[in-house]
Amino acid sequence: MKFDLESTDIYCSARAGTLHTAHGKIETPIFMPVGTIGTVKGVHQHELQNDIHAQIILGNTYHLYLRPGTEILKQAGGLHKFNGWDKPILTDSGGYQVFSLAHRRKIKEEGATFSSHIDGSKHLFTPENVMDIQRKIGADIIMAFDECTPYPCEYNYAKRSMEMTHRWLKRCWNRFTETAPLYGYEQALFPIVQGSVFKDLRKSSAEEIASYESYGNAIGGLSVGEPHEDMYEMTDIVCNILPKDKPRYLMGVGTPENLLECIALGIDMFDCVMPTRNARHGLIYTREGIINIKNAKWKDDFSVLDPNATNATSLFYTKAYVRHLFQAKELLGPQITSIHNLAFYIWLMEEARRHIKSGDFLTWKNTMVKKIVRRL
RNA sequence: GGGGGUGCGCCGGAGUUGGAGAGCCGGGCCAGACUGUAAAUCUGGUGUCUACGACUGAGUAGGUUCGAGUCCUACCACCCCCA
Repeated sequence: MKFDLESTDIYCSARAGTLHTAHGKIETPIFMPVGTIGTVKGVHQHELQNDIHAQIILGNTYHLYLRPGTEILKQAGGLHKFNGWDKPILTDSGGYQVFSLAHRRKIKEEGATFSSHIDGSKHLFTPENVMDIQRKIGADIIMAFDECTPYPCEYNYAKRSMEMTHRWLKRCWNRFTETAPLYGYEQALFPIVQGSVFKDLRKSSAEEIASYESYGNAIGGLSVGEPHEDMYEMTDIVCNILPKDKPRYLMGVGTPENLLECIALGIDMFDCVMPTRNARHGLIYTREGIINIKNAKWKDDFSVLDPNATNATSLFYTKAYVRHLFQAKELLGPQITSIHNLAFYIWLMEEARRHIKSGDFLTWKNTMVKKIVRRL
C-alpha cells in the first residue's frame, strides 16, 4: 500500500492524494459508503460503481462475524468475492459496537464480551481474534480494535479507556504482523486515536498512534454527540500530530458540512451512515440545500432531485415521483434517495479535491457550506 | 312492501350494565430526529377558537332524566333476512 500526497492547500491543511491498494486506487479526500453487513443498504454494487462512483466501501467485523459468520466469508474467498465488490474495502473492527451496544457488553483488559443482538449468544472480542476475523474477511484496510468512548465522558474514564485502547493496539499490531493475508493481497492495519474531547488526551493518543509504522491512521471517538466545535478542535489537534505522508481517516463523520470543515483541518477519509440512513428516511442533500422529500410541498414539484447533479439517477427522477414512492412505501424510493445522497457526498469530495488542486479550496468551501446547510 | 340490525374522528376496530370523553388501539395524513448502522427506524402532532384557557361534539329532530353517546319517539342512511 502506498499514499501519494499530491497537493496541500496553502491557506489551510486540506490535502489531495492517492492511496494505492491491491484492489485499486482511492483518490482523496474520499467518502466511503458504509456497508455494515456486506451491503450498502438498498444500493446495488453496479450502482455504487457506475452511478455513485464509490472508490471504497466499508464492512463491519462485528456484524459480519455474527452473520453470515467468518467461516462462510472464508469459504467465499473473502468479502470481495462474497459480495462482488472488487474495489477496495475497509472493515471497522467492532470497536463502535463496543460503544453502540454498550448495554450488551462487558469490557475487560482481555477484550470485550458481547451478547449478540441477533440471538443473545455470548461472544468475546479480543484484539487478537478481531485481527484474525479481519484477515478472514479480507478487507484492504482493517481497523484496530478500540473502545469508542461515549459523550459526555469523564476525564478519568476517557484516560483509562484511551490507555487500554493503546494496549489493545499493541496487541492488534503484534497479531497483525505475525499473521499473513489469506487471499494473496496486502492488507493494512490503521490504528485509532481516542481521548474523547480532552486536548491533552488527544495529543498523547495521536503521538502514540503516530509511532506505529502503519500505512494510515484514524481518529475515532468523535461525532458521538459532542458539539461541532469540540469535534473540529480535536480533529485539528490530532491532524497536527499525525504524519503528513499518511492518510488520515476521521471515523463516523458526518454531515456534508462536517466533511468540508474537516478536510480543511487535514482529513483525507470519511465514512458515515448519514447519507444512507437519512436517505431511507426521506432526507436528501442537494447542491441547493437539504430536502425532506416526504414533505407535502414536493407533491407537485416535477423538477428532478438535483438539476445540477452529475449522476444519472439524480437527474432522472422527479421530486414529486420520489415523494410519491415514499408515501406509498415503495422500496424504490429509499433506493433512489440512497443513490442520490451517496452520489452527492462523493461528488462533494471530488469537487473538494479539484479545488484543493486548483488552490481555491477555502473560498469554494465557505461558499458551498452556506448553500448545502439550507433547509428547502 | 314486511322484519331485524348498525350509525361519534379522515378510515378501520375496541369500548360504554344512564354517571367525568376532545377521547382508547391500528392505519392514514402533517412535521421532526438520525454522524466508525440492533435504524425501510424512532418521536411528536392531527375538532374549533380570541389557544398554558375555553367552546362545540356520538346520523338528524324531539323527548324522558339531577344527569343521555347509552333509554323513548319520528325521520334519514347503510347492512341482513323475508316478499
